[in-house]
Amino acid sequence: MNPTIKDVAQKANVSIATVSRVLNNLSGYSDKTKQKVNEAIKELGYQPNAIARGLINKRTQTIGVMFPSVSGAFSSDLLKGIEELANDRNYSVMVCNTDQDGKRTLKYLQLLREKQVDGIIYSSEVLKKEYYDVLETMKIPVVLVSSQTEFASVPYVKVDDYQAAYDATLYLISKGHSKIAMISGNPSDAIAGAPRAEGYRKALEANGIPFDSRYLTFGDFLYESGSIAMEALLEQAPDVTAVFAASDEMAIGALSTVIKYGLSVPEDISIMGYDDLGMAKMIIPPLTTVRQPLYDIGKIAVEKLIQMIETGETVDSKIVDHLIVERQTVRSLT
Amino acid sequence: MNPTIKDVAQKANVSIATVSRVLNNLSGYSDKTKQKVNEAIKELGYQPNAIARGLINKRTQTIGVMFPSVSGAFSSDLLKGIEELANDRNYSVMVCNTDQDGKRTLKYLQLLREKQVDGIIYSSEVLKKEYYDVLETMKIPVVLVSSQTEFASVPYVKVDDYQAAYDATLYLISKGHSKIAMISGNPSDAIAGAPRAEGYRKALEANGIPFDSRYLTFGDFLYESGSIAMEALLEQAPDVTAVFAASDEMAIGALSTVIKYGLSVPEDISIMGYDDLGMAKMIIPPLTTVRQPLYDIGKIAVEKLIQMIETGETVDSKIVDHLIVERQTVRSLT
DNA sequence: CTCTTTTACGTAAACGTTTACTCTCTTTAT
DNA sequence: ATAAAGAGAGTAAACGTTTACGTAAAAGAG
Repeated sequence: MNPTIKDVAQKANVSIATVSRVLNNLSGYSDKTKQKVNEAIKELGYQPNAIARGLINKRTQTIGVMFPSVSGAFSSDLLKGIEELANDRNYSVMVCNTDQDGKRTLKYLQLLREKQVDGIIYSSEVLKKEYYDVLETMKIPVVLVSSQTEFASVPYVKVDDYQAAYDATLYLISKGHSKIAMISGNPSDAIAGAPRAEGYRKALEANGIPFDSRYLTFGDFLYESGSIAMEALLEQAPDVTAVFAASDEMAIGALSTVIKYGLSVPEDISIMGYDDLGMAKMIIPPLTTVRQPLYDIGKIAVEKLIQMIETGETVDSKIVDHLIVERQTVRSLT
Repeated sequence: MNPTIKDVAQKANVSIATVSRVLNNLSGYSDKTKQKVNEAIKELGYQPNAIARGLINKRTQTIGVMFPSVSGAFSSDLLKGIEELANDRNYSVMVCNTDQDGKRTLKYLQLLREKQVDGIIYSSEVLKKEYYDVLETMKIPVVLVSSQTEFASVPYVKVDDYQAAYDATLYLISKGHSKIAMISGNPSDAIAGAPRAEGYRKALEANGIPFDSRYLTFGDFLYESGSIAMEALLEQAPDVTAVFAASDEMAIGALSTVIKYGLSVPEDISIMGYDDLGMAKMIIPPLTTVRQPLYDIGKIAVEKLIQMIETGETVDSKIVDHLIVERQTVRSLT
C-alpha cells in the first residue's frame, strides 16, 4: 500500500489539512511545519493520488484524443504535437482509435465520459449528429481537428482544404500544365473529399481549362488506392501531364504505378501530393506536396481545448496556413 | 452537474447500494427493483463515474505507454496494436512521449503513478537502473517492448535482434554477396545497436568472410543518418555490393544517396532494411527488409500486462518471430 | 405452526483528497 | 491594558462509488 496523506500527517505530527496545504502551497502554516511535512513526504516517498484529487475537484487533467486510425503517419504527427503541448500544460492524453466505426466511436465517447476527461480532441472525421448529441450531454469542451461540423459552435482547427487544393492546382498550372488529373478522396467526405476536389475544379476553370471528368478519379487516401487510381488514369486519359492527389499516400501510390509502367516522374508525368508526411521527403524522387502543419495543428488544438477547459469560454476556430513544398516530382513545362 | 448514483437511487426509490448492485449486476434485488432502477438510469442519462470507482477499488482500467518518440511509423504501428487489444479488454491507454529524455521519463513515471495506472508498457529504450528503481517502488506491472533489462524479472516482448540481423546478413550472403556493409545503430544501444551489429559480424565470420571495419558505419536509426552513412560508405569502401541497415528509415536514406550518386538499386548496390514499416513497401523499389511484427508485439505486450494486472502472477518474456520480407532492393549475384 | 435459511434490501464506513469552518494564539493598534 | 486582526493550525464534510454488516420479510424444513 502506498503511503497516503494520512501517513504523512501522522509522521509529521500535523493534520492532513496542513499537509494538503503545503502540498498545494497555500498559506496557513509556519516554515517549521512546512519543513517537517516535506521531510515526512520525502521519507515516506509519498505521491499524491490524482484519482482522489480528481474526485473532489472534478478535474482529471486528462484529455481524450479520438482518431479514425491511430496508425499512419498522419495521426502520428498530429499526436506528437498534441502530446507535447498537453504534457507541458500538465495534461495527460488518452488515445482512442475509432477505426471509423460508429459503434466504437460511441463506445469511446461513453468511456471518456466515465473516465471524466476534461476535454476531447476529435480528429479527421466528420462529427455526425449522433456523436454531437452525446458530446452535448456530456458538456465538456471539444475541439475538432481537420474536421468541421454543421452543428453549433464546435471550434475546429484545420487548413482550408478548398484553398489548399486550389493553390496546388494553380501551382501545377503555373508550371505550364493543363492536362491535370486529380486523385480525389471520397467525394462524400465533407472535409478531405469534396472541398479538395472542388478546389481543383475551380482552379482549372478560373484559368480557362475546362473540367474534364476523365481526369477525375477517386481513392480512399491510402497507398493502394492511389496505385489503382493511377492505373485507371493512364488508361482513360493517357495524355495527362500532371496529377494532383488528395493525400501523400495516394500520390506515392500513383508514383509507383507510373514507374511500373516505365514512365518517369517528373519527366513524363508530374505528381503532387497533399499532407507532407515525413515520408514525402524520403521517397525518390522527393515528393512535391502541399503541407498541412500537423504538428502545429495538434498544438493549437490542445491550446484551444485547455483554454476552454480552464476559462469556460468558447474559442474561435482557426484556419492554419498550408504551404506548397516544392521538391522534385513536378516538372516545369515551359 | 451530471446525475450521480444518488439521483438514480432517489428517482427509483431505493438505496444507492441497490443501484450499485444492479449496476454491477450482483445479486440481492428483485426483478421489479432492477427494472425500476434501469428506468431511472435511462431517464436521467446516468453514467457511472470511473474516478469514484477507481478510488475505491484501486483499479483505473488504464495503462500507460511510454515511447521514446510518439512519432515515426515505428511507434505508430506498435501503438495501434496496443490500443486495440487494450480497448477490447476494457482498458484505456495513456500515451507518454519520453523524447529519450531522462528528465521527461522520470516526470512521466511519476505522473503515471499519481494517475494510478494499472500497468505500464515501456518501449524501445533500455530500462535504466534509475527508472527501474522508481518502477519498483510503484509496484505496478511493467512489460518492456523491443527492450530488455538486466534488472530482475521484468518481462519483455521483442524479436531476437541478434538473430534477425544474423539472418538478414545470411540472406545477403545466400544471394552471393560478400562485400556486405552495415549501417548500424549506436553500438552503445544494447537493444537495437550492439546485438544487430554482432549478428551481422557473426554471420559474416560463420561464412568465412572476414569482418572489415571499413564496412561498418553508424547512424541513429533515422533517415538523414542513413543518407550520411551511405555517403561515407561509398567513399571509404566503394566496392560494396550490399548494405544492411539497422532500420528501414536508414535503409531508405541509404537508398536515396545511392540514387543520388547515379547508381541504381539493386543493380549496383543491394539494400536491406530492418523493421518493415508501412513505408517499406511504398518506396521505389520496394524495400527488402526484416520484419518485426510491431502490431502483434503491441498486442502481446498488452495481453501479458493485463494478465499480470489481473492475476498478480509474473509472466514470461516472449521472443516473437522475425521474418525476411523479400521485395526488390536485393539482387542475386549468382 | 415454529424454526431456520434465504432473499431483498438499507445503513454506514471506506477510498484519499480538498476546503469551509472553527479555534487558539500572537501581534498590532488604540 | 484592551480590542481587533491575523497567523497557524485542526475538525469534519464532501466528492461518487463499493461493500461489509444488519435486519425484516419471505420461503423452506420439520
